[in-house]
Amino acid sequence: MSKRTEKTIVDIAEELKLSVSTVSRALNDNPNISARTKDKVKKMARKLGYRPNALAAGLRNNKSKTIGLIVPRISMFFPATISTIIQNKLQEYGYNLIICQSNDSYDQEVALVNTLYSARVDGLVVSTTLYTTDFSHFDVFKDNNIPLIFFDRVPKDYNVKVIKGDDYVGGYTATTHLIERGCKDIVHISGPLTCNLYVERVSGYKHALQENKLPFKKTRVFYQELTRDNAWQACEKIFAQTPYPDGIFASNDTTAITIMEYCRKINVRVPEDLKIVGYSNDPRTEIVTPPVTSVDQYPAMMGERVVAALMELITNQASATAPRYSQEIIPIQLIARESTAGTVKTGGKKK
Amino acid sequence: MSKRTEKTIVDIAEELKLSVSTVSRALNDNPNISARTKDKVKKMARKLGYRPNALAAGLRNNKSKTIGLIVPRISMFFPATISTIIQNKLQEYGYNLIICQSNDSYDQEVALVNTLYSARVDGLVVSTTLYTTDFSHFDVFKDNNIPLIFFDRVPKDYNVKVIKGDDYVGGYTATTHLIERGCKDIVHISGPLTCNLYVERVSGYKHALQENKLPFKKTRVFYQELTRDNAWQACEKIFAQTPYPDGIFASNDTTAITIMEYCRKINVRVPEDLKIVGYSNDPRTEIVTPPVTSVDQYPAMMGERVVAALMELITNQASATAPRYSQEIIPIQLIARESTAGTVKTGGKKK
DNA sequence: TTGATTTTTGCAAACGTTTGCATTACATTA
DNA sequence: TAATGTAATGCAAACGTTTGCAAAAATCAA
Repeated sequence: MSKRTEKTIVDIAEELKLSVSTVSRALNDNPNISARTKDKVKKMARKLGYRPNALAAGLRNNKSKTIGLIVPRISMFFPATISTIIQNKLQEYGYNLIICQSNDSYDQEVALVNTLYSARVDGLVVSTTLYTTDFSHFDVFKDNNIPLIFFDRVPKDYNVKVIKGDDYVGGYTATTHLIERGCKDIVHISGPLTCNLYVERVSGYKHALQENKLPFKKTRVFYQELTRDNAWQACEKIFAQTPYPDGIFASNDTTAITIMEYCRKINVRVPEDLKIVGYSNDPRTEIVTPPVTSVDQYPAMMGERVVAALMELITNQASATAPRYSQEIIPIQLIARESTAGTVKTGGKKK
Repeated sequence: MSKRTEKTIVDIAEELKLSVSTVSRALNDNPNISARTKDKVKKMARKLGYRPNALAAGLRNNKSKTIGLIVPRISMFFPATISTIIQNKLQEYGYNLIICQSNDSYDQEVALVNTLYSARVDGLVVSTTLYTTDFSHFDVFKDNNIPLIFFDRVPKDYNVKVIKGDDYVGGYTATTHLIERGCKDIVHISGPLTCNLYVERVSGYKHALQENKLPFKKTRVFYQELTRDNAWQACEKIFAQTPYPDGIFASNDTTAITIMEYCRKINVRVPEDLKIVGYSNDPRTEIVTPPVTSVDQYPAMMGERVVAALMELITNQASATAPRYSQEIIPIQLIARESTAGTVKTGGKKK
């Protein structure tokens, strides 16, 4: 309840008739402080209830032992999983993590970048907004040589450290899988093309079609934020007229699952009449009926790589030779489940 | 790339031949700085690429404009939703949020509390570990009169501001619902009793049984961490011998959903043979078949109340009269879905 | 005992702000 | 023009650390 309680190293010094510098060094286990003194100091610190002030230390050292993380939203499976990994991993290195969500708003992202810079984070990790195409708000970090890493949703044409999934291969693999299961008329529901990873998946989709001599039809591709509502609306368009598609490749699992619900409602059978592939391998894909085929992106691996790269950047911050940017690609894996089982009745023989 | 770039208010002052104090005040829109000067200062700040140093300001002001949040894990629906709300709401007030996860480890929780204190957060919001029964690590915050709020998983016998769900009523309502639907032999899968909210739900369960003259049997209650694996194992015990229960009240949705999967595997029909109620109203309850009845805890409301209470505490921090603690209870609502539809065949007539 | 090392400690500046108080500049009135 | 009041600015200390350098203390060798 007392007001002026905050003990500082000065208090410890006075109590022990030592200088503050000695106390500071003792607390930091500086090698040229005698073991006896260290002991005394630490005991007294405990006795007085001393709590280090990270702000003061940060100001002096010009480092905060804090990393900033900006993701679109932490309630989505993929960023949530990665955030968890990053946080737990960073803790091992003695770093704090400030997790922030941009809510897919460009303006919020800009604001967050600025406040995180003000907080003098020692590094920034970002998965951008769906709509971020101008990256100049990150320049502060680049210009001041503060470790900056993008993952998953990464910039195009902006030189920086990048760790991303293999989205082209993901799109290609998902589509090829549907084709192998006999699909001839495959709809693709993509995210907005302002986000480069969707561009890559679309191009994987396109390539797979070509390779199998299937036509690419503009009307069979939807570009939209991959929400439940949008998925439902897309379904209403898709199933408003015949012929129905026999396969759908959705660029996230929420969309895939919503499509399944719609199909149940209108009595389209999955996988018999329609096969569905999602993306991200959200655990929800396993609990719905039928379970949904999806593309695993190895979020744990990605998270670990992010932290590893971050630590590398922090360590080599001084050295001018160390490369500031590079691209690292995390593999994907298709997880086949019941939603793409069997072979479409109209389809040819299985390859 | 340059090394010594960081501009400070001193640089602005020199450039403009003003004193640092004037610059500081100008940037903070202090009323007794002329409009003309403010303008000049802000222009110059922009021109030089000045970025405020929150560490320095925080040190001087003894406030960081940052709030700490500790939750068991952000990948769970309930804490994730609340974290989102809290973060977005705090942003409106100009506060940063440091989201941390204890991973349900007491030791990690203690460590986090200490580092967050070191970071001199202006407030701390906590949902504790399943196993936190000693709360003395939070004393630092209480003793130094720093706003401290617990939500959902809150301490017992520790005087502090608390915002919790109505867990007693939740347990009572869920159980009563099952009884109304004709269940006579209801299993309850609870979390560990070290966490008080489960104690309350159990007592609600018990009360509902009593009220309906149904026996409370110890063998029908399981206390365990509510994970998928544990749920599966519990099922193996439950269905190892007859008679099977005709109702299960699970204290989270992961457990409820896993039970349903198990039932499908052993050909127990839900809801015909067995009715299931979960807890938290995780969106997953809607996408499984059949959809699972659950207890909504109004996470958005809870998040908003947390922030409101926090802001109140911060504002009244000085006033000695303002109450430091109190308990606020957020209502619950049962969302009936197909998993409890109809009436158990063996059961009496529906009320 | 002395001098030379080595180990341990202390001094004082610095990190970038904010703010109480003092001072200056300006405007107003008589 | 002088006196007065108000508006605008400046000085300097303070927030709690860390650290280069200097100084003191302890250890060792001769």
